[in-house]
Amino acid sequence: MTKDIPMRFKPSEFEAKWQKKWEEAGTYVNDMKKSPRPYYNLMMFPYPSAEGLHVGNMYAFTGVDIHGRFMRMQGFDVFEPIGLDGFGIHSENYAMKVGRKPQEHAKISQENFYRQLRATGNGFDWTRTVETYDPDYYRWTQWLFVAMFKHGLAYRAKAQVNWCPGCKTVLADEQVVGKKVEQVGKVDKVEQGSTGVIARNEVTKQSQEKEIAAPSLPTGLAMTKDVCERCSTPVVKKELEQWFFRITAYAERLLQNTYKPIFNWPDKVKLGQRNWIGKKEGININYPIIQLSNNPISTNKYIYNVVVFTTRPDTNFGATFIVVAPEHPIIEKITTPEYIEAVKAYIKTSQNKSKEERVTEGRKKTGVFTGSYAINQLNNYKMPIWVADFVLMDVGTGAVVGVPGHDKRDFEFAVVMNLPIKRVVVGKDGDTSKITRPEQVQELEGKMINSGFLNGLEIQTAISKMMDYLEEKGWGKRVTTYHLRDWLISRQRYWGAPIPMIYCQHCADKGESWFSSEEAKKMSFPRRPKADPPLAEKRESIQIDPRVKPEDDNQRAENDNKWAVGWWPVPEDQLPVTLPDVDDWRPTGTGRGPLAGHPEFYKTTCPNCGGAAQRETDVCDTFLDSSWYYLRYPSVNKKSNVIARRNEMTTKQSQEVEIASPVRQLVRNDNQLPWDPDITQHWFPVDSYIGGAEHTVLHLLYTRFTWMALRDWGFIKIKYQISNIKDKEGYKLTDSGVANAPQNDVILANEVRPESDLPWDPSEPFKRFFAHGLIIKDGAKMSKSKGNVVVPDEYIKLYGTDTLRTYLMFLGPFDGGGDFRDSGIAGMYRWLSRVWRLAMEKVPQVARVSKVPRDEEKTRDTLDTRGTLQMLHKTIKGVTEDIKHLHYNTAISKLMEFVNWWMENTDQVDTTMVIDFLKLLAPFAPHMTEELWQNLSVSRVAQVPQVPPEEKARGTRDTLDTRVTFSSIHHEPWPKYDEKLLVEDQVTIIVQVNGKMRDSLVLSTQNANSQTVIEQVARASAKTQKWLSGNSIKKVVFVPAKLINFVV
RNA sequence: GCCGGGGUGGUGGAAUGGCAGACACGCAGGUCUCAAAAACCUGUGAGUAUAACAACUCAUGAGAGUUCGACUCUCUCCCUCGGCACCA
Repeated sequence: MTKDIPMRFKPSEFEAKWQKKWEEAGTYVNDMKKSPRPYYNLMMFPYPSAEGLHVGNMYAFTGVDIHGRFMRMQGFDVFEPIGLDGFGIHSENYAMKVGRKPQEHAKISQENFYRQLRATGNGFDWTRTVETYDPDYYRWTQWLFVAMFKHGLAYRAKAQVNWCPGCKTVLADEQVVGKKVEQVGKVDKVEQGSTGVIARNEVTKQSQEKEIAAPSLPTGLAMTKDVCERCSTPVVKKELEQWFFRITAYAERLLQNTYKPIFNWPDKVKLGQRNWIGKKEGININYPIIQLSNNPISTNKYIYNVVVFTTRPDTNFGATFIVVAPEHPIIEKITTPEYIEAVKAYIKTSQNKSKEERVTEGRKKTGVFTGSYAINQLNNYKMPIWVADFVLMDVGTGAVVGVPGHDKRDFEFAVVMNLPIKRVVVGKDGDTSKITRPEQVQELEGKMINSGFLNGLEIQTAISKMMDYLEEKGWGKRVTTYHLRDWLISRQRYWGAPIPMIYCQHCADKGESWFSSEEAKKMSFPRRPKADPPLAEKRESIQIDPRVKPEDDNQRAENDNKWAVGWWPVPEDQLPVTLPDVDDWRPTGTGRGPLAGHPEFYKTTCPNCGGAAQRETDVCDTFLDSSWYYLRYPSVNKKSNVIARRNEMTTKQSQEVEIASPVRQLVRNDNQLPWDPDITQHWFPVDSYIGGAEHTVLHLLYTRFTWMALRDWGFIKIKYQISNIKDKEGYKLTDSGVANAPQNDVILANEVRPESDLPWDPSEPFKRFFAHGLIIKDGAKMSKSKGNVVVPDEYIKLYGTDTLRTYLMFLGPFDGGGDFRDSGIAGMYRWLSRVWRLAMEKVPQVARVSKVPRDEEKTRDTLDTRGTLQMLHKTIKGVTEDIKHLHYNTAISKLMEFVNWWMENTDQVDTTMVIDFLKLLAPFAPHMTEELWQNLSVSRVAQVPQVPPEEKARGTRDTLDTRVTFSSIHHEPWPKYDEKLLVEDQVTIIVQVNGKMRDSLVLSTQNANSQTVIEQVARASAKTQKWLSGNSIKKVVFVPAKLINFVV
């Protein structure tokens, strides 16, 4: 070896070079319409936060990229896009902090992020990035809003909403998080970092240290505050008119899909989604109300009734009172004169309390009597109706039936208010005595007593029997309730897509809205899917006489649209409604967005009557932007030089191959959709989606909802690619470790098959979702305010991207995450250096000049390489399996084991083995393996056969990509292993006595299954003898080729 | 309170019924060197024991159970992390 060979591993000398080369050559760019084996490898796009890309982001992206590179080497056309989720409160808050306009900040952070992202060495398709604040993008976000509106899924309603005084905007339920608060003197400190809140929370220095005035609390009582997930400011409730998406209409489908066996998601995330949807099956029971002061009991007449939701009607014989929420509309109707003052006072106090005060103070129950009674028709028991603030208006029907004997909360209330307690359930302990202590409150199990026709039944049986009975009598109706609420879209902020709606007073005066237009009447599909009745409807039902028939679905649909009077969507061809560049963009705190101060923005003309009208001035929630971004990527065409060149090459072919797709017939014009239907049907659903588990209920639920809606409306059609071989990943690894997808799946793809044939669920956007772990630092998520941000840049400068990538993946299992520490990164650098040196020794000095292999490289057969080959093939098998299951840390350790072997047997590892090894390492360390591979195989490149004519005609990747000029290791086929080579000559048999290892025997493989031989050898061994002598053997356990155990 | 994940050397972790601690980090000693760095080699769970080897015992949060055999399966408990929560 002479000195001029770069024996030293210096990543800085080649990493940037390859990044540039890959991008120029389009190594990771596909022909979006024709790639024969599309594989959509999606990762969650980052929001460009204050601190730039940190190692936590890099950890996630690297893990996804390794999967993509692996799949590419399996022969798939891997599409791996990236973009920026740059709209929204988060970016705006940061812009505010640094005193820049959001759009200026966006420009700066975009540049910085994309620079950092390029340095990660990921196989991104840089010709198709998506930025949510790009008018070309949010034009379609607005289009989606309009589509939701036209399909009856977007509506405007007055509601109690979460208001963040810090961010000066409303928040969706999902964006409000609980945080524990301990009392510290007269003020409370919001604990930071104590919960997972911090994981998705960027806390500013100010808010972190801000002391929040708290209600006086009993000393030592901790409580949970509802705070804004962005800034940790406690949220308050405000009554505002807002836009909502009717996600509740999809609650059942969103739930049911998670139970399908092909729903390939982590159990943890599935459960999270199910819990959030929170389906409960119960019954609404009607109780007629009597007012003692006005009506003698004997008349048994009622004007009003109260509806109560319960999941436990079995205990209804034990009901002794009713409690309604202070906001309940029935209160003013039924409160008797002598109680009016007290009730009014109580309601006023509770209105002044925040939710958390009510919750906390509610533990010592308070309440007032209304003077009215409800009749339990089961036993004609007269139940006093109380008002108490532990009952929440937005849960169930806002009224509960008190069964103090069998509900802890009801028990507490009954004790405080001195209400009767009846026992109707006997538990396992057989206690039938009077219930006087909380421990006696039997909630979950037991048999019914004192309950008429239910006596003796187990509670489960009693529940359904009681429901049957109540329905039969017409006293109740089974209902299903969900915890999921409709998605609040409006934000009183600036940095978002303006909500594309127009309000026209003239049309409103005439009672007109878009729903009365010709266009609306032409829409044939139901405008309003059946759904759980929204809150407002539930409240109304409380006052409806049960004898009045409920409205039918059509009637309801019409009623549903009453709110819309005067509202018109911005016509699609006028989108986008551009966000104007204004100076007073900061949030106002008045309950209206900054755009409300700009007549030049909101003054417009009515799309219907042409008269003066006003635009909506609120903007969309960021989660709307990110709910569909993955649909946009494949259809974005940034027209880079590469693409332009390719298009020239392929124009002719694509014209020839053009076929009429069913989607085209449905949609008149591609310009009406955010995507090219041909491309979309080629790439969807997404093959693999990998992202953080912290998005369990937010992003993922919205995304699934959006997909389902778009598909229902016919905007997305999927081409069902049925291959002969299918497993849940849609491909299968053969024994030799190479993907064996049939060549003809392109043809089969034109065949329309029933959905039930599919190995995945087309009603879901992702064939699988995988949640990676979160990298934290010093126990908290990295954030600038915490001063714990670890930026990859320094490490990349010091050790190179490959080292950092491999190091991050070696830290632990990919779904685990963990606390970042850099103590071992130098070790990873040393290991890659070792690989570099060892491989470099195989680069023949002569060959590097003449491109002809040295003779000694041909002499492989003369060396004793069998052991080495076996080692290599074991490694191929292990690494292949591990990467396939995203077990990157163990894959790397197997590569290390091979290198350890290699160090000890340098002369037995030849060039072809080195090349195979480099391919296994390539997904982890893409740059150095490319560099080495180019050096080692430069002579092979010249021999790459020209693309055969028939392939050229098909227009597959080989024609289009840069193979002719540049062949990348990342397009090489994954190494195969030979099962025959894995068979060992010898096996080690463990000898145990009483289950303890006492000896091990090395035997030839042919004897491995013979108990007779092994037992004989084992008994003869001196070590074993020591333990056997003097004992009689009671039993011999033999596991072929593994162990023999003597029981004495 | 309910639901879910987890608890293995000084550290990250490996092993899914069959040799506990793979692979690394760290640490200690050594080779090379005038010296250092780099590189390479050796050792490294705790203990008993030994001049050294050998050998043995104990160890996967605690305790029980199933089994010839348990980090792995079952039960009880403890701790920890995450989610939900006066949800009727």
